[in-house]
Amino acid sequence: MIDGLDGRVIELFTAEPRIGVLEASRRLGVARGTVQARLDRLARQGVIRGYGPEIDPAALGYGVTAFVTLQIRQAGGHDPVVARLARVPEVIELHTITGGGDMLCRIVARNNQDLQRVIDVIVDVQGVERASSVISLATQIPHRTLPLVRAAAGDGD
Amino acid sequence: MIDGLDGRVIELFTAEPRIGVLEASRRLGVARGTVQARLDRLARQGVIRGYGPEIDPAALGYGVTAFVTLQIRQAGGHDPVVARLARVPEVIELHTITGGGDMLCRIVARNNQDLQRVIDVIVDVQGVERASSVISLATQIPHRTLPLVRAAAGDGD
DNA sequence: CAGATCGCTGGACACCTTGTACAGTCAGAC
DNA sequence: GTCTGACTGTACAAGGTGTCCAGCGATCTG
Repeated sequence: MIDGLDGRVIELFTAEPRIGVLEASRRLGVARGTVQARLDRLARQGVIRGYGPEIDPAALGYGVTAFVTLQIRQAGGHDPVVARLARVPEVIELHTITGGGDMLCRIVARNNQDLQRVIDVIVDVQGVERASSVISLATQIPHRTLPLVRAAAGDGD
Repeated sequence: MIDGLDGRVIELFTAEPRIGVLEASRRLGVARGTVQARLDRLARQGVIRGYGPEIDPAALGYGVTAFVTLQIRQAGGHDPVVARLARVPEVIELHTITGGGDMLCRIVARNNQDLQRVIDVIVDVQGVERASSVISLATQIPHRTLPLVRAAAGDGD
């Protein structure tokens, strides 16, 4: 899927996103066209999804993260619930998970009191039967993909 | 914290990360220097953490995502466990959560069989007593922060 | 083996963006 | 009234980007 050079390209752009293709080619010791071709291919394959700015909710004042497991009422299915949860800005991520029609969502709030409000909003969503939440006390490993890239690039994968 | 223009800047760069400051200023109807100043400030405040390429694990062959709740043995504390889990490339994220010394981690695997292997690796980590996992069947809302940005920009926040 | 294909190299070109600076304008604060 | 801060519009040098092309070595194929 990706080779060693792909891995190094991704690694370099992850470490220093602003360097540009030309500087990257110098650092990697390959021609500029090569780096460009690799980036094009990686984007085409969907490996690189985009270069959007990463927003830190904490810096926006949303310092509390929690994971909420939802019990969904069977009747009506998931979709209406998803649509309603999508309208809650504090819902950062939402997954359907294994186990009796449940969902897992990641939410943020300004503080613990605000978290109560957000959870109430979610519980009030039509179709949600129960919600049980765990609060993230600390993020030991922030979202990362680099080791995965290295693993994928390392294997002849 | 951030105002309406900040919100529009973030929104625009999220939608089209490659446009550049000049084009952004044209679209937003403000001077280039203004956009530049806003971006600088947002980066300084930590709101914009960076512009690294977003990697899609699925495109790398890791199509399965799961959330694993870990029971940690009290003796020794979390840190050694964190250090060991950090060495597992499939561990994408790790949080300390509320409730008797537990942790929640997000992992990926190539398929369900591979997931078994990854979970075994995690359970084998010294200090991990038990692991219970839920598999993500579908991602209803992929990680997003835009609504939050809008909410923060909307309030006089 | 000859021929074709593919990816990489290294160079070239026009075009455009960036970084930076500066004077002018305007609104709000003191 | 005056000061401060933010935005505007402009300018300039420096450098990167998109694009194209010829050449080269490795690999595959008949």
